[in-house]
Amino acid sequence: MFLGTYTNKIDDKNRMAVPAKFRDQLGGKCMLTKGFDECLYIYTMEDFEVMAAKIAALPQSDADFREFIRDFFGNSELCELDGQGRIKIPQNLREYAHITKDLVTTGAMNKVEIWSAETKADFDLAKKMKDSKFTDKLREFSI
Amino acid sequence: MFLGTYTNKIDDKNRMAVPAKFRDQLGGKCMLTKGFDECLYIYTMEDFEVMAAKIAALPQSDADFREFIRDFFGNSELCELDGQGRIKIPQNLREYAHITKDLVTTGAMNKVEIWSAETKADFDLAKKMKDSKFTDKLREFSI
DNA sequence: AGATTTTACCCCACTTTTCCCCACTTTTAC
DNA sequence: GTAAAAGTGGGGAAAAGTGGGGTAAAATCT
Repeated sequence: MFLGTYTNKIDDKNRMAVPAKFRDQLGGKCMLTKGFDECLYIYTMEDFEVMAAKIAALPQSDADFREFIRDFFGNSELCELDGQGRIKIPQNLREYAHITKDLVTTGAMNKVEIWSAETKADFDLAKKMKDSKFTDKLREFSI
Repeated sequence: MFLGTYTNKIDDKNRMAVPAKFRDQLGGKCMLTKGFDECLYIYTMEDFEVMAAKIAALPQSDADFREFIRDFFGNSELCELDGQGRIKIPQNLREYAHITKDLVTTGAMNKVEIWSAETKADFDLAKKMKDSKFTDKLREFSI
């Protein structure tokens, strides 16, 4: 289970250090994908396989499915951690997540989220604005 | 499994470098075909054989099938990678995909898609317009 | 058929990117 | 406070991407 929030930087070679706490669970490599809300996800190989198998089974005859398959696999990358526990983030994913320098990396149960620090700050601010609504929703689920 | 998105160029001799990550899976040669959505597909020899067998088995008595068979095989090409890992893209396929100079090559599970950069940009823009539908779909398959 | 032009393909050269490795700084643990 | 681990930066070799020359094969023309 991935837990906790970390701040880190991407360097000029587009490498990001995976927080040390997450490395053992990933076992030297991971799948980096496009996530919701303009952030990126890191999945374990196993979890990715499960998703990929479901998605690959969609009918190619449907244009929306084709787009979806293209978007999903085209924005997924197998990343091997280097000697220092870093992964390289490819251009298309950096652009999607507005990644330039400062990052926030946060564990989210079965995946790790990677945010541009700025995007995350904006997002958190926006969340505050609608916080009462959010609390109401939690109440529904008795949390 | 083909993954990731790459940008590349076609040169004056109509050659395109196949992204290095895809070469091992193709093993020196591949089948280049006309894809959906005004892009081209690269299949492994094995996957192409399977498809070709299915398509060849369609009843010739049906005019629509005859046309499809003609179109499919007429726009398929066996491509051998040269010493630098490039394939030559024939004229009919270049025209179909509006290929002139800049390309986007994207892995889509069992095939590789080759797009003219301009066509892909237009396509992606159109996709953004209907993004909510798309996001819902992703949500279905996310874990 | 022979000559000429075009196309294909092998090879070499240059530029850019990637990746491995080492070094330094900062944080964590004891 | 000291040692170890984590995070960050960068040099340099290797690989990937790109362009182009030269020769052989194919197509076209006369």
